[in-house]
Amino acid sequence: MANFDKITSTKVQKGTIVLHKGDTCNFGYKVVSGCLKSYVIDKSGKEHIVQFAPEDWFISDMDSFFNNKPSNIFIDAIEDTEFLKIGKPSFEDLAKHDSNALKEQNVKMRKSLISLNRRLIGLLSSTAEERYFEFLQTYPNMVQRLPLKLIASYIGITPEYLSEIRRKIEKK
Amino acid sequence: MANFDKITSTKVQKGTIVLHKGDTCNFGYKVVSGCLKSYVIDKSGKEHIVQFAPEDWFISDMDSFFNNKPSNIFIDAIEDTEFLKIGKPSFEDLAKHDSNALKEQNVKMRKSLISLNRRLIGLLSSTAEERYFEFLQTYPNMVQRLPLKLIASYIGITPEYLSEIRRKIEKK
DNA sequence: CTCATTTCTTAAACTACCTTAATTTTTACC
DNA sequence: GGTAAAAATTAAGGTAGTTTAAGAAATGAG
Repeated sequence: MANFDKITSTKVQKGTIVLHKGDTCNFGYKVVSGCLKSYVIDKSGKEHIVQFAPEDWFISDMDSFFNNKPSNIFIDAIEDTEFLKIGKPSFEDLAKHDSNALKEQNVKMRKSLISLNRRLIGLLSSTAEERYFEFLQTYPNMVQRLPLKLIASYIGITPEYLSEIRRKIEKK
Repeated sequence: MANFDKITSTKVQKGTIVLHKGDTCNFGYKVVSGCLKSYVIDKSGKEHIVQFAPEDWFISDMDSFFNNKPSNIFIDAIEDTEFLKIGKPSFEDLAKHDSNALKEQNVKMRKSLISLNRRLIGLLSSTAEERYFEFLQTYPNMVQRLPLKLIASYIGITPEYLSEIRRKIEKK
């Protein structure tokens, strides 16, 4: 292992924008406490959440990070959050000289790929209610911490409709 | 480079099932000619296409392959297809001894990540018609080769509705 | 070439989910 | 503790996409 010096710890307040769309993403973020979210904004101005990153999750714009291009996503703090910033130089240096680091990168990407795939399949084949249950499994205990609005955005429906779904579930 | 012996070329006829759901996926498939598709079947028996793999594309069930568990997807030949089977031992040996191979893996996964991300965002924020245009960009020239039915499955709508969309587009 | 099978098209009725808007509840701040 | 702002609920009406079904076109096997 090497280059620990390039990994720094940061604290930000709720609401802070950690990565701006259009900027190059020079870091990977590993959350220590609190929660980050990544999201896109579509043509009609609507926000779509790609990922939540509570404690121990890793979040980044891989495309921007690895290919050095402007990011398509935003990353903000949903709560007061502490995270580790893992800089690109350390990543790349590691990758050049240290094949273990390359392997770690690969493992991380694999995990992202697998979870993205799961989500894709959910969107293709499940109803909104089923996706809500999938969300509950993917992010256990987060229901209590996340506003309904953000959960709705994550599963791809309006807050109004999620509200209706919850009512229906409770009646059972 | 090493372990060429473990990479074998295979030809299969249209309709052949290359990977069965429930079996462990012991290979990555690199298509030389023809086309493969990967898909899931949901509770109601409907097929949802995850990926097409025409010439030069790579296809596999990463989750099954790397984590040694039963696959959730099927992979079949849409056309008579020739592909390279890259076995797990050679993958791992390469990873151990050949850092170029590791890097190649890395690059491949990045590409997959990027395209998966695009698709996810499309499903969250675009209409069926927009997703159809995105499909046309992702798989140029494949419209002519793929039956409408499969394209509809890929973009997440019924064949009937894709038929309607095409009619609407032509009227313009 | 011909019959059978699969694929595609069209259209009408239906449903999951959205939009708008008004009301209530919760959160945040001086 | 009160008031403003944000979040959540509810309900009515609307639309994108589905279902069902029937006919037309294309594909494939003998």
